[in-house]
Amino acid sequence: MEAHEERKPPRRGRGRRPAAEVRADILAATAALLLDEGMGGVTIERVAELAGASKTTIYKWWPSKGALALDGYFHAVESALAFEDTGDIEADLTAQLRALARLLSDTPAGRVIAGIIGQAQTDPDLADELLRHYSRPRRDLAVEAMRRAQARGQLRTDIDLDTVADQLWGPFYHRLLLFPDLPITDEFATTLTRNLLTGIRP
Amino acid sequence: MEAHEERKPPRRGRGRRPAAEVRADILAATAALLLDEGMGGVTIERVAELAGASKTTIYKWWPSKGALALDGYFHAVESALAFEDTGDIEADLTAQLRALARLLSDTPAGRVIAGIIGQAQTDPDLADELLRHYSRPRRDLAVEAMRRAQARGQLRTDIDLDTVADQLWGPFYHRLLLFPDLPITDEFATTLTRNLLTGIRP
DNA sequence: CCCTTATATGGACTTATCGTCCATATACAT
DNA sequence: ATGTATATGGACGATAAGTCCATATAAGGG
Repeated sequence: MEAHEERKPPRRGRGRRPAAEVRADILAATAALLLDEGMGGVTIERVAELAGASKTTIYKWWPSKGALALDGYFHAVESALAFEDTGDIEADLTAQLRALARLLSDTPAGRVIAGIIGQAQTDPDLADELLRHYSRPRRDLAVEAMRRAQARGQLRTDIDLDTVADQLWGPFYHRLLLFPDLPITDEFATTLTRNLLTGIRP
Repeated sequence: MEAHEERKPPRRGRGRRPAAEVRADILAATAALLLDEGMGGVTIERVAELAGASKTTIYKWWPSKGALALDGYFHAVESALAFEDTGDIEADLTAQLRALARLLSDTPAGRVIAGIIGQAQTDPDLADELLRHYSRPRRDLAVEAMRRAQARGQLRTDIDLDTVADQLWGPFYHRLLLFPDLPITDEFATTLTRNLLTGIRP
């Protein structure tokens, strides 16, 4: 974000530039476009122009627009991914879900990741990247935490934790992708855990 | 229905054709492309060619590629949408979820709807159509059925049914859109209802 | 310090698709 | 039969994805 005033002054014209510098410029430009206009506003040509790089260079490092966007997204929100394990599974799950709720509703990140997921549906390479770098790691963290909770006797041992993960995280993406008019609030996050732990039968 | 090349027996050349006939040809061509190659394979030009219609005509009736695809999708799977109310909410929910599980995993419909949802993330018009014609009606049916179940004393009355709907249907779309490698089985559908009704605490 | 090599650059080019426009042909209604 | 609504082929301009080439220059070894 604070790439030392890389507006246009240091235009060096043609020729080689330091690889790390160019890479950073491209990622910053991508992140800016993503947060500003979402996935729809990202084109390789606009990124190239904004970064002061050439399309050729971009294609040298990223195979597709989707891969670039995914990289740019993490470059912008690379945090809020930790999963605390305090020993109280309900508290830990709730905390994690509330953090996600805030990320998805208080920042443009929600629309950005929605656009990336959308794009992944028709771009197998991006789908693969997304799964390996985003979805799968997050899911694994949650399942492992719940497995430890099972060992501590806080969760039944006869339930399928993968399904539980879908019932806790699925609702966020359900609202994000299919019901953009429904809010994703802290209360929503809290209710998810409580419903599932306690059950909804009288 | 035939995914042949541009079938041209009734080629009438230029000039007006019966509106209903052209409309049906276009929808059939769209459905064929969708089921065959998914959303990525649908372009207005290919639909026009396959249907023996002109792009101009397509644009006259459908505002965008997304709207056309959505229409073609329903033209192809217009069934399996009913929601039975037998008086046993667990059985009714399970039946509904199992029907959806079969639709999403045993037919190409899963990839098709995934593609449409994906496209909707960068196409506001399509997002609106999708919500009004697909997502919202289905959700409303489920929530109403659960409300009746609350009145019958089969569900607690202090829970938010909207959240419950997200915890039952969200998991399907979570797997469909973010974890295409995970299966969507009958057992998965059954487990969702059981987990939520009974709770997962020991 | 110079020279070789790796690589970024501008810009042109090809291909694909969208969406629009027009003059013309023909089904449908009066 | 006659007039009107509407589908048709085809062309056009715009946007964007990717690719390619000759050239300029940073990095790094001698």
